[in-house]
Amino acid sequence: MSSAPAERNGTGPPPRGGGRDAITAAARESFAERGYHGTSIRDIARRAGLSLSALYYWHPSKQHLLAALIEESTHDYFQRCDDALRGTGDDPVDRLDALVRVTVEYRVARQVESNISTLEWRNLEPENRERLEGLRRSATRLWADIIADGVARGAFHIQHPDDARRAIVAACNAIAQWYEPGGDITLPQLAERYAAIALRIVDHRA
Amino acid sequence: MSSAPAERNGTGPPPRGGGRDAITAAARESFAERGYHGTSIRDIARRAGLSLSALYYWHPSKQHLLAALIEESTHDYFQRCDDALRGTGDDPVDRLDALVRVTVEYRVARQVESNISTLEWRNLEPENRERLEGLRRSATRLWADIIADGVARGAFHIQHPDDARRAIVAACNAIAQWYEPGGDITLPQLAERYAAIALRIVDHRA
DNA sequence: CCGAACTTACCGATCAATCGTTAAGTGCAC
DNA sequence: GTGCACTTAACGATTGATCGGTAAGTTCGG
Repeated sequence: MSSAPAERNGTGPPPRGGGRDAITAAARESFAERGYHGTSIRDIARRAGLSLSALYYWHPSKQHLLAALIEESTHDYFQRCDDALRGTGDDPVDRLDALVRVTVEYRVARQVESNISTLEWRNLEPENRERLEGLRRSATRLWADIIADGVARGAFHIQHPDDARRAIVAACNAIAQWYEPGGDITLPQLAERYAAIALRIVDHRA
Repeated sequence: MSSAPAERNGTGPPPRGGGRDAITAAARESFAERGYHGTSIRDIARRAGLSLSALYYWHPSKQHLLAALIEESTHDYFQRCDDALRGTGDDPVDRLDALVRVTVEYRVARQVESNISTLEWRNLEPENRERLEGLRRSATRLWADIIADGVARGAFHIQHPDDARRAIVAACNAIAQWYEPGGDITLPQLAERYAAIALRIVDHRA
């Protein structure tokens, strides 16, 4: 497969170190496959090749495992959005194009976390959910501001900007649910196509 | 809230009959709120105002409860699609318009079941899932055929019909996740707007 | 260069609580 | 007095979490 200390074959002492990453990866896969409540912490430990207790050595609870996963990937999305929009002028067409592209790329690059975030969001305990709800709202504002600006400047010709925004976001987000990494459609193609779809949704006319 | 024998208030004899409906309704609400694995059959029974075993008198298992729920609402969607398309000519513009409208209406009318179907689909046991997968595929074909016909007839001007289809379906399906029944946007308005969005996605030109 | 003190990274056993499911019994309508 | 619509009580299995223990690795005074 890959790097240094992998592949246990039964002989020799069990490997030390890397437990934290192994557990995080196992949790990610398990949550993605069976969902939060469908996954037991024993599933995760087994998958990581560690004991149940090792999980509690690295993480205080099952809930923390989910929250950390969602939180990290959400912040990653925001970082990507900021980076993309910072390198773009103030033309709403360019900005919408950039935001769609970065969203499509994110849904593919972090497909597993995307699906976990959308499907398991409701299983976050209130404390964790509330902490992230602010981020979610600013994501909505990111889209809404660009679309509103495009309408104001006469680049987009829609009566209902909120519906356009929801349609674009829903279409982009759904990519994580059907995209197959090994398929014959490449990421740049996909980004290109969805950017075009988004511009049609906001009724952009050149 | 509504019909005949509801609202227990502690006094009087326990109500007889209606147990089946009470359990189905309770399961629907519980699955919607906490998800399949997040819901215990004790939650459902408590909500229905019945004992745990009454649930097993009416349904053979928790899994059956979920499968029946999804199956019934999926068939309902197909019935509505058939009815709507039967009353429509062969113009792909009219047919896409009709299919979008019926889908939007369904997502609002059966909002709870819509969300359960999408979120809990993966928790169906293989036997149940396979039985429904055929329906799901024919839904995809319904959309794909209309769009392909529109492209062939020169009504829709898109290069990638699959992406358009996925975008439209994703946008319609997402309605169930954000729509608020008490809100200020009516169902006819919503259907109208989404029909317009869909026609823009397929690049319809009059 | 040594060994005591301490930390890191785990394991096995076990906890009370809850899970889905079942068996056996009860009250009421007809 | 029969059968439908339930109930109470219990089953073994599994759940998330905690316990004390321990083999390695690290630090550091002498």
